[in-house]
Amino acid sequence: MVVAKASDRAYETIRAMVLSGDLSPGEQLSEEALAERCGVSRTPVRDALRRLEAELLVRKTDSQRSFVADWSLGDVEDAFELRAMIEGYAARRAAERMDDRTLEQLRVCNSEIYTAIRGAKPDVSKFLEYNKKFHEIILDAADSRRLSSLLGALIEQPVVWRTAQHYGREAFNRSHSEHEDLLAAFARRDGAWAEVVMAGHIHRAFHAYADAHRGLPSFDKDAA
Amino acid sequence: MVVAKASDRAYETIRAMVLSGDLSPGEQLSEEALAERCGVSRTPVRDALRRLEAELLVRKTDSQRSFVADWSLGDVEDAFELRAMIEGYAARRAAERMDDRTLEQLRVCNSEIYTAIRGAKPDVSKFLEYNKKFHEIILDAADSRRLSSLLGALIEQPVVWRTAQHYGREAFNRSHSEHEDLLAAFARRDGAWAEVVMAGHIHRAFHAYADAHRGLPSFDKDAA
DNA sequence: CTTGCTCTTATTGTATACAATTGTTGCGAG
DNA sequence: CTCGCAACAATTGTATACAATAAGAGCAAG
Repeated sequence: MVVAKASDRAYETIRAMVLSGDLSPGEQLSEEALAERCGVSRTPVRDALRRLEAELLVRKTDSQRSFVADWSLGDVEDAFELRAMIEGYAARRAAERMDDRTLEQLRVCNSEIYTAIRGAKPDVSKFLEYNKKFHEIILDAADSRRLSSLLGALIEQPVVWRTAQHYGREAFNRSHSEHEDLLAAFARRDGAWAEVVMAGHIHRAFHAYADAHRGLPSFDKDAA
Repeated sequence: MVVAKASDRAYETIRAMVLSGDLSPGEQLSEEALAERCGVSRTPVRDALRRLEAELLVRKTDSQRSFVADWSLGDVEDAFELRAMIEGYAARRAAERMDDRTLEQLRVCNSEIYTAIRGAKPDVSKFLEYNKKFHEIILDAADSRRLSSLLGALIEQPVVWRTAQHYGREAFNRSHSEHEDLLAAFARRDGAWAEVVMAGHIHRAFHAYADAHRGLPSFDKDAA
């Protein structure tokens, strides 16, 4: 075996191309063309496309042709609001089920975030990595397969990924400090607190995104 | 071609077998065996299994073998709570976007529900049909693809289907009357009201399910 | 021109063969 | 007896060929 299954490779490859913008929104995706680019046959590509469709990174027309999904600002806001709701719920559950070991993991994780952003030039990719990990630990602690499954369709949209690229120092600090609030709520097993902090955290992230998008025309070549 | 694509047929067939209990929870699903039972090849079966997995009716082990998902009461409660949250949000959006034509459709729909349950012997399948339609109209009015996509994974679990089988007259009446409340909220375009009514509606449905499944509310051996 | 049609072409859907992986069974050594 | 391991069986993963379908192009009639 090389490294992973062909279908995983196809999934990762196509996903990366979508997220990086290598494939532009609205562009048609031909299974055969993708198969060639991924170096696998159409079968695993079909598999990958189905997964990506479930994550709404790819959408299919009535006649089953695949396209890269394109999101309006309204769609994005909608997605963030759903995420705020669902991830808030996850935080509540996590708080109610929190144990000391998990709490410690979260603390370590947020420390890493701090070291990533405190320097003169924030390490964005390290921030993203540990931010992701932080949220994953919480999701895991919420202990609901259904929740994990639903959130999979909401987190890591193209949009979420790019948002942090526009963060200023203050936005990074805010993010870190909101995480500290979450830790406090978890430490006290206060589900209601954790829920509202998390919801606020996500809402703030949306506005960071929205501001960046409106303020930086170069971000998108055909931004109105 | 017979009526639909083979993969749809496989999906419907397997899904029906899972929902009807023809395939018991925890049972292993072999692609080949299913292919034979559905009269198609493994390819569309794989497709169908992936869809069912996304709906969490089927789960896969670490080594990719498929099994019929089995849900604990806690899992079910979790699913209902998520549904309450998300469908509540849908109701809010729907209320904010409601137009008179849609409102009229909902009224007609709830009238049909009334005629289905007012007789001596309630017509359960008609109730289910129009109840489903009622909720679908609302979801549609909420006008969010992401929302529709998420709810797809939550509604029509085995559990939801069977719940109404245990409804008594009062439960049917309650359901109908909660729908009337929703109509009132929609008529006034009151999103906040619609949201809480819908959330309560779903929560009540969960307790109807839970009571029916436990048999007797507090004296059942399994309840402990 | 535009409309509507057919023929062509691009794309997806399905079946099947085979490869890779995982689970299982039975045998032998300790 | 049971533990480990090897051969086998069952199952899933991938490639490929072909069938079915939908999009597009070209052409003819109005």
